[in-house]
Amino acid sequence: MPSAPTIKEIARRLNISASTVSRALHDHPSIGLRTKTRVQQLAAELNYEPNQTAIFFQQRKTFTIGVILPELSEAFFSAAISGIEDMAGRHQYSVLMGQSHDEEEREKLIVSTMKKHRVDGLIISIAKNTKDYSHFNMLRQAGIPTVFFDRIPNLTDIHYVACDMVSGTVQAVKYLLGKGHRVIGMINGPDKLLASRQREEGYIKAMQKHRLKYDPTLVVSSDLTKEGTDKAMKKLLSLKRKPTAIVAFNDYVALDAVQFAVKNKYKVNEDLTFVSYANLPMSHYTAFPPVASVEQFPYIQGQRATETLLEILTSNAPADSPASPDHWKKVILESQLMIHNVE
Amino acid sequence: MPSAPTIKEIARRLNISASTVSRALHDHPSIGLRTKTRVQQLAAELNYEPNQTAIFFQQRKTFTIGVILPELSEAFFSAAISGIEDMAGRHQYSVLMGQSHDEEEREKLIVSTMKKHRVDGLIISIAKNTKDYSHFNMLRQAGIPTVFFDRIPNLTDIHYVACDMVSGTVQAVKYLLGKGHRVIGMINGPDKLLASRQREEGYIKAMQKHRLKYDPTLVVSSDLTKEGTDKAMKKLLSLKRKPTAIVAFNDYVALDAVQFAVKNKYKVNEDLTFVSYANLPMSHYTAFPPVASVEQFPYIQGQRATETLLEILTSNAPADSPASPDHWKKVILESQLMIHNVE
DNA sequence: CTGTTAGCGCGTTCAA
DNA sequence: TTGAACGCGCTAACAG
Repeated sequence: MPSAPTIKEIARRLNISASTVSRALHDHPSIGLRTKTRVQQLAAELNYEPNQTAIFFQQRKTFTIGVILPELSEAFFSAAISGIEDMAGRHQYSVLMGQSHDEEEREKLIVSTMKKHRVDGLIISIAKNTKDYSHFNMLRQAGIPTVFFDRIPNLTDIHYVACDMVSGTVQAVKYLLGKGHRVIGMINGPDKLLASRQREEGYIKAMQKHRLKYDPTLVVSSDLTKEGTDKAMKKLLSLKRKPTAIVAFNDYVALDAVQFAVKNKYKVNEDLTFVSYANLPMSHYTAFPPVASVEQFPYIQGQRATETLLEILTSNAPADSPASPDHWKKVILESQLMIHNVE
Repeated sequence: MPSAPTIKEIARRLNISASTVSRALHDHPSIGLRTKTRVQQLAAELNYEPNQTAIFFQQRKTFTIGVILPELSEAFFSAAISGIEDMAGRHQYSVLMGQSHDEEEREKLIVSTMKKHRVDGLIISIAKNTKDYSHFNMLRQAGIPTVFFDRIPNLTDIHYVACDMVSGTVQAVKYLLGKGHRVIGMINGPDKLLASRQREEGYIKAMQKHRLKYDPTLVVSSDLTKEGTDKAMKKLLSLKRKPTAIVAFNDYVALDAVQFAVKNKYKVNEDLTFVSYANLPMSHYTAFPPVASVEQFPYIQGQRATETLLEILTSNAPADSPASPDHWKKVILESQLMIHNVE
């Protein structure tokens, strides 16, 4: 098997110089039509293909963006990466993928691999238990632009894309109020999560707008395990003011909560109505899908994160000019309540 | 910001040659301890990191494997890519990812991108409508080893990993027979799919083993859309020998079939029992999950495909020695029936 | 219009 | 034990 033809080889065969070949292949204006066609013809004949690794090497650019996600098997992230890939592909970038499986150590390992591979930029949704941000600092030091999305480290000087849950939560609670519910419970996530704080904020805001008093005992928190959710449900359902509707932290929590309700002889959609946050397309097929859910548009988040990164990459900035106030791009999408047709 | 330090830079500072630095960094035996430590110390100080792209370039190896899948949002494939990534990572390979979205054109585009990026090898599950295999031939011609998995082109001279559905189907039908069912329907996929033929084969085999006669009218096929499945259900339920159990092509079909049954007043798990093939972890949460499903072990398929590819990559063969009879690796896993605890 | 030269960062001879 | 020189494939600055 003859190894892949190079510019040199073409030059040799045509008795011209390598640079002439290079220019001919790039349609450089200063090349004679005759040589140009001769070169291009031979190139086609030999199935010449430029060695990208050589180009990457000398251009100091790989046209690759690294993507680090917690878990692809979560529908949210697989949708997100589709958005990333589509947008990246549209701009001739490829995607180097890594899953942290929500482990800080793995995340760090992947970051270092990505750095080794000289990705042009990085899109990251951080692992749940990542506390130490040293690897992100390394990236900055290495001059690799990074855009975070959805799961964002608690830092100010970063680029990120996120979806604001407040608006969607307000809509959700309003929707339930509109349906006549007056006592609305919320199963929230761990307090330290921004996502949890936003949900609570939305809840309170909606109540205030309706001039209803905010009862903190109606907002309980789950550690997001089945057990945690069961405990939360128990707490809610043992209140004197028992809720007739519940806003669940996400679809997984909603599923567990519904199961708990069913097991305890509650009639879902009669005694107890559920609203959730969209993670699972399949939740429509479940026994009792939530009547509505707050959509976070993962595909779009992925797209926007990629756009943002590409913007940074092409604005060939000196990698660090935090002088300008709008240096750190922060894109915030609004979540939105989607009402399902429960038949 | 000082651009990344190079071997040359270290050499300059230490007044030694670049090759000495290179050797010192690689613990080459012929380097004096003194110079070695001096070099390594300075390297550490400067945060020296070898430029992988330069190494890739001259080694003609990128330590990257390309993965082309139809659709990451299908749980099957996201599990598979986890297997791929884990196994690849264990061997210091990274994963360049591309989704064909089941479109032949996109698949071809991705193949060519992957080739450009000089991936060391490729793992592919082909798009549904891919009929033309020219891009795979290009890969062979380019000397890029490719392992197919699950969705495999109809070619003999390829490496592949697949899961045999016959065994699982036999188990499924046997299971239903054991539960007392005598008339068992099957909603199969399009005839041209190997997957469909294997399911039918398993069905027939199981019937024969039980000395029951095979009634072809009990095996209908769906184009896998909701409408196709509805039609298939109608056909099955209008038979004189009406089935009391149905084996569905996959979880999506099963979901649609169950919905159809419910809508038509059949009592699922009483009048009609469903068995399926596992695609969706969430199917457990549905109103009427299948009582059992045939597992295809996507994670393991991904792992095995990667192992196979790595084997090829490391057995630095001349890329084409189809002389040996076992040149084309064919790994076949057995599917397996998993019985669910329906409460 | 075309050729020559240099250099990207590294590993690897070959020579000292 | 070390250094000098070369090449990997390509682009670009400079020189005709």
